[in-house]
Amino acid sequence: MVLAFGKDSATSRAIADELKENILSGSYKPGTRLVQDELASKFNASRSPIREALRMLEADGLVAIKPHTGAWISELNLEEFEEMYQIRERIEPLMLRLSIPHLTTKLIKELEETFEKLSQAKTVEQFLKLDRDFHLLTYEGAVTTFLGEIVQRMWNTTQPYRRLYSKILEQDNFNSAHLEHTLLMKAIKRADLDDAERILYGHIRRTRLELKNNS
Amino acid sequence: MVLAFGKDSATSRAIADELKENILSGSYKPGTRLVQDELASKFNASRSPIREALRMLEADGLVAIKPHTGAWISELNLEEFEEMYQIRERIEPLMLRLSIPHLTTKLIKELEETFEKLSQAKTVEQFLKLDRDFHLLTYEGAVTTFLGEIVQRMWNTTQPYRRLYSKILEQDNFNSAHLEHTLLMKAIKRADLDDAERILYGHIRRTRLELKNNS
DNA sequence: ATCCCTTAGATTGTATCCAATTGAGAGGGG
DNA sequence: CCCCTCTCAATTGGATACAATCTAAGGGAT
Repeated sequence: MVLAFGKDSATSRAIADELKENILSGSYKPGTRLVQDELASKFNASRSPIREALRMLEADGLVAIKPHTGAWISELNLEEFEEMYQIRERIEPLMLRLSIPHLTTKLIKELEETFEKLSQAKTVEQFLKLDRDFHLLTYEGAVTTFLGEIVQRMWNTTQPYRRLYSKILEQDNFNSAHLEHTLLMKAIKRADLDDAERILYGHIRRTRLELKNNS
Repeated sequence: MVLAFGKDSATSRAIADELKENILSGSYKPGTRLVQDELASKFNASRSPIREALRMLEADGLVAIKPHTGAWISELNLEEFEEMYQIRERIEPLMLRLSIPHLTTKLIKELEETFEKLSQAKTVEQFLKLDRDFHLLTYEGAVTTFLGEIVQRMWNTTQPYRRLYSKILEQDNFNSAHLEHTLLMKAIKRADLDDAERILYGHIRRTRLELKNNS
């Protein structure tokens, strides 16, 4: 077996993780067809674990499987992208609320560093990465069973599109984002749950609306 | 093959659906171990489709798979149950908002009939079924790609527990529920999105808190 | 008696073989 | 010229065979 994987994970899990990486990083573009035999030889495995891996990715929303036909990397249209943002608007403030009370000083320090870097991001590429890091860090304190999964899935499946759609967004979007991030950072530091929730809600909502209005 | 299934679905999908039915109806209780060989002979199939079915159910949150060890029907503790309710509080009002504008008169009629039956429900068993029917009907107008999936999953995985935890709830819960359902019904009929959202939010939230306070 | 190590059985994970389905293209009829 | 049908290659789905892993029971040493 070629892959290095932790003791607990089976090959199928390892393959799923590897594929996920490839999809999220953009190596595989949305719409690409995934042929089981090709994947099998690529990963030096048989088709059995490949098929299970595809099922897992289907569960994550990363690939779509049509019976007897094949598997493709999921594509999102603008409407679906917006739907994801609507869901995020509602659940991420909750995630944040559950997180803030459990943020350690170490995490807050890390968060501030990320915030600083994000403030000085020059390229879109940098911004996208740091923005993701920043927001997911703010959720790090939350101990959840399902919510974290859902949030992660939202970020994952929208990932290849944030880059794409970021061209739609006006320059002003990044300015507004910076101001909102600043406010969010302050609210988190004083552990103001209601305010943090409201700011985050507005942050996601505004992005969604700008997307809608400029496309 | 024993199962009757639509032309498009593969056996694995059919098995997954059948198993899901069994779990949701309570035939299989949470914590039950699922042995692949047993399922295979029960469904007159080999283990291949069984394994894929289990992966799908894992995705639905209905079973938990531990590598090299086995699959069990998911168990929820009270905390996880509450987390689900917290998520529901946030996303179901959105689902409702997206649904109401597209509710046809036919759907509203059906909704009113269900509401009537629900008002006269005598046993807990009746109440649980009609309550589910009622709420899911209110969402019927929403055309979504992901949100509907998530909502359905929430209802599915909490299903075996609603029965269980309903004993915790005071008699007053059912009275309050009735009043809230009445208000919700009215708000839907006059297409008052904000009010409908608020009522539903309160409805779910109150149930969660009663659960917490009485256990 | 208790702890640890070994070992056997059961069960899951993977590979391979065969069957079923799809979809594209060739060929014939309208 | 279009469309319908039939056939065939490619690919997925399912069954079976084999390997890897976990769990629990039993034996030996301390």
